[in-house]
Amino acid sequence: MKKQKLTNLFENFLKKDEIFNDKKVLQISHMPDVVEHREEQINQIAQILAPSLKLNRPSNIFIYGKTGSGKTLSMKHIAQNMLNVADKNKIPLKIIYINCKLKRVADTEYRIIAQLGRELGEKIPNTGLPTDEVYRIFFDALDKKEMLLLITLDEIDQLVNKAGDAVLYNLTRINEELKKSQVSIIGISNNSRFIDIVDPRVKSSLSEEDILFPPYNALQLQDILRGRANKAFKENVLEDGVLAKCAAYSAKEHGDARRALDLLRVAGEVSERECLSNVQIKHIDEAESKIEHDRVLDIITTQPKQSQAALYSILSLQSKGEAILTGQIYDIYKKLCNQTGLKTLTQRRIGDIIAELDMLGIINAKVISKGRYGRTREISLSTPDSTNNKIKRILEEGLDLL
DNA sequence: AGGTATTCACATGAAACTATTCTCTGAGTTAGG
DNA sequence: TAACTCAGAGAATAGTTTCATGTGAATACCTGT
Repeated sequence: MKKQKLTNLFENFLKKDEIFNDKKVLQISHMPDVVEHREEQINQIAQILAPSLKLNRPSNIFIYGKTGSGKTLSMKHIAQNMLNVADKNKIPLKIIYINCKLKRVADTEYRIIAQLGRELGEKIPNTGLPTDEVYRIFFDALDKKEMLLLITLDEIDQLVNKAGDAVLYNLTRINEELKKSQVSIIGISNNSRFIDIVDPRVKSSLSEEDILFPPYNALQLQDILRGRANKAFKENVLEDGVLAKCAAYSAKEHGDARRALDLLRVAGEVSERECLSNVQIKHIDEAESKIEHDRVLDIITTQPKQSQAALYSILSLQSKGEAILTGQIYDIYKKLCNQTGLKTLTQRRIGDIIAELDMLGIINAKVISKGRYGRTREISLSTPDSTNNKIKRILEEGLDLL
């Protein structure tokens, strides 16, 4: 009996090929041959960067636009082309791409410079060295031979609000010291306001040129989706209107192409799991809630114990129906710590943890003033009840309750 | 009634501290010549 | 004497704690009518 089931499962698995042709195409990491609807921006950037092929230092560039508007993709596209040309003509051009958001890789001053040094072939330890020393290693490596270096710093805003703008300041000034080589910086950011919070000196040198990536509209999204879907799916798998709906959904959310692609891919996976041979419109709705559901669950399981405990406290208060306040959470949390032997943190810290959970979109927390009765955060859950139960179970497991 | 001052219950900020991970350095030790 | 070992100093970093200051509006308290 069981054996039979298993056989079925595998049989079905083989049939699954009916939908996807090449799922990789729908992944964000996939590089298409052409970047659609970004010709203008790409041209602008290419024109600014072109002098680097003659070893003239191009202006620094600041690129901004909402998530999923093709900034990173366009930049990588350009970089690839430039490197091809440089390679063919033996031009000592180097383009380094660093994503400043990557935790424990490139989110501090030390790590950025260390990463740059490593790209130039130096061996730099993760810790133990003074930051100055790392600067020196990078600098020496750079000036050893003549070259032009383009440093692409993605999510540069994350870097600045975590580690300050000292790195940028140093990097923008490094040309004054270099004898043989030259450096240009390309900063990519999600929010345009970021540039206003940095040191004015950094600001003026970083944004010698500004490029704005506007969000895609629904039609453009549809084009993009169509292009990728043709490769990713088998023929006639997509029901009419699927792409349109996908595009419309994401256009509403500030035209995020990444989201649109995710949506389409997951919709495909959903119908695949149901062993259907086509993707229907309803699958998109399912995909949307599945993505959200998975995202939340994923965040929660990877959250540290203390955050989990805080969240669990919120969940156990939530059933009472009334508004949840920071103080109440802290009370419950303290009891919970006693119960589980977890170290009790200060209220200050728990306050921060609550703010973090809010940032992650797991809960809604807004600061309200209750007049005479103080000021606090009012917290509510942002997930549906069905998910909450699951969350609770996960947390109980994670916290060794029960 | 209308205006001001208080007051609550945290929020928010900054600095300092703790613990961990890692390098570098130099003293002490070992093994071979 | 060269090579090796190992402890201690010094760094970077994440996660906290400690201390200090901020804050929005419901109430308490006046004031003059």
